[in-house]
Amino acid sequence: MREQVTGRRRAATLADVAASAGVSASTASRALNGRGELSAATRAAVLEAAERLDFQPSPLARSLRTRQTYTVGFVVPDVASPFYAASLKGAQGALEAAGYRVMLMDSDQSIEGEVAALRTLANHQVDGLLVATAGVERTRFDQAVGGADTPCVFLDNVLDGAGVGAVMLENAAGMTLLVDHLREHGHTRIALLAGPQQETSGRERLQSFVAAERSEELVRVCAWTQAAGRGATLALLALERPPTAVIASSVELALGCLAACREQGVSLPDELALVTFDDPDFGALLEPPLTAVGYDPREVGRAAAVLLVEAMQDHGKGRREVRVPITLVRRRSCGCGAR
Amino acid sequence: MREQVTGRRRAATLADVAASAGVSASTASRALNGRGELSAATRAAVLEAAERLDFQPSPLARSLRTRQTYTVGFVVPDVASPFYAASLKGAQGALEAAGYRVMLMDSDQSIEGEVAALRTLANHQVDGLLVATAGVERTRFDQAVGGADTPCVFLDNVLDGAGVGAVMLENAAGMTLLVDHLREHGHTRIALLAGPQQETSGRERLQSFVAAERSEELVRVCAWTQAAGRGATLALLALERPPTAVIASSVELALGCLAACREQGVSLPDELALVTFDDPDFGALLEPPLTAVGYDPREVGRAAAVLLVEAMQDHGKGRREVRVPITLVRRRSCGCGAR
DNA sequence: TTGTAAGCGTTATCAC
DNA sequence: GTGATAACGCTTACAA
Repeated sequence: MREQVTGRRRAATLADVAASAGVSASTASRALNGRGELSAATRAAVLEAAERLDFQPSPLARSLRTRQTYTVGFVVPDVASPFYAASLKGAQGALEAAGYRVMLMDSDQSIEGEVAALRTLANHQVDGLLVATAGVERTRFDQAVGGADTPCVFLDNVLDGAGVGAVMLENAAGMTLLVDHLREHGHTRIALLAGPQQETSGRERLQSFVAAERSEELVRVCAWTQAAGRGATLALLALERPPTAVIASSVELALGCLAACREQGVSLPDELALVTFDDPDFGALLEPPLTAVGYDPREVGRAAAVLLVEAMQDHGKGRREVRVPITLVRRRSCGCGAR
Repeated sequence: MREQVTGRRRAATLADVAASAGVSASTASRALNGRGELSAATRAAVLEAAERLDFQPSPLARSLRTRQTYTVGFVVPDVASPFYAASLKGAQGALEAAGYRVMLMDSDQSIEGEVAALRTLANHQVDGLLVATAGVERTRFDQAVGGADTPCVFLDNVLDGAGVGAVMLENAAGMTLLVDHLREHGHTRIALLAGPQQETSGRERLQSFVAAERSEELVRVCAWTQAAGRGATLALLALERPPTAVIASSVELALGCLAACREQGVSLPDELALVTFDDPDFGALLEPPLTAVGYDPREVGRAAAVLLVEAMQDHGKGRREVRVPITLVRRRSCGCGAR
């Protein structure tokens, strides 16, 4: 009743609620958390007081006491990348729905950055971790999170058998779809613009390609950049027997390929067919419209969050892996509907 | 010395350090924080003990006591959008460098979502707020953050004169650049695909356009989507006297315009010139390559973070506004180098 | 059913 | 200079 003097009264505390309801703090706590048995009358009184004072329990104090922060750390190599941004969105939605907050860290593609991020997060006692690793080794990872039992789910770029789960795309199926489609168009000399081999996606896509083609002759490993894709394509085009089709392992690579072709005046899809992993929303507006393997990037974040929440709630169950489905979207760059 | 029995020893606490150094907790605290005068010897002993035990102060306990969390809330309508994702990256970098963590909330373009986010954040006692508002009114905003004095910097979409600062793009200059360039190409019937008028960018861009053209005849207000851009363009094209050039207020709108033109078989830039705000990294690969006003989206996040950090550190200084510069990048869609 | 008291890991105010 | 001691706001044995 006091404290109404000025406009800015400090936020109500549990003690205030208790006092106002005429009970002890512990009783108030129990009433609010629905723990223990207590008379309907007191419970109601407490609830009413809490409502009236607009009581908001302090997460800080609660966490300090319970050792639960209801906060999840999200670590990615680069939030500005469309894929990670979308994953983040998916994860954030699912986590929030489950009552968790997300603390974001960007490792900036560096192992040092990732380790620092993990340490900070562990320090903050996050309840769980969602990480797209930049490539730490297992031991450094464990060390960074403090050998803690903090459950961790990896996404996209996975650390071997670590963590309580992992979410990846159906890389193998996607690559197979791409290769098969090109074959249906009659191609026999297919090149691959592959991604970095330290990364799960880069590795899996290349592996499936090689499994299908039984040759590495036309494989070119690139960084995930437009420039790398352009360079590799230029080299491919200069070959004595150039490929008649190329598969890009990501949009950036495909864009680079497109740029190279434009420079060299090779027309798609007549002189060279192009298909790619990742279906950007401007895919249909490129010239030619891009045939691609598409998927919902948010889904990988969401799925990872779901896995993590389960792990945080009931320990056990063991490690789980989920694959986010992909689909082939046919446009013109592969030769479909061409001529 | 004890506790080494098993691999998992709980993290060292200040008390452990103090004990190990043979001093009291308060002394240890002072040594670690460099507060108060104490003998060089004790300080060294404490530091050594802390190092040896790999002591990491608990942010939770510290925050509870000091009422400072070193955490900043970041609220955006949609993290998956390239612009916000980039802003986030910029902000995150600057904040981390200044010792702050970022807690991310996505309002999902809804006012309700934003209010909920703000409440949660206020509840967590964040030291500051970075928000691209979805459009709350001033009173609800103040109420949500609890009438608190938590400094807030707005970005992109700004709440009138609220908060300690705001960061926006040079919308007026950008629009002027676009209009002038089109005029140089001889255009006199220029249309504008405008953005939502509840949003700062949408509003400012439209205003500058009208200021330059002195007419709203060819202005079409759209949502920030490809579909809206397409629809509006179709309508424009069907006019008795259609425009000879169009300015899109964002990439999505430009993409929609492109799609509409393709459908109708109108060739760019001959039959219609197109220029746009936002220079996507695939801008050069579209057909025709897009002339656009570009800027560094990360910079808006970074600038906002800088403003916020200053506000959090020394209260005062008053409200400040910064504008992130833009530049015109000429490609073919405007008519440059055409024919 | 409810209250008392201890404690989570810090920092701040006092004495000594 | 350094050490008790009391918060910060909450939960949870343990008593009553």
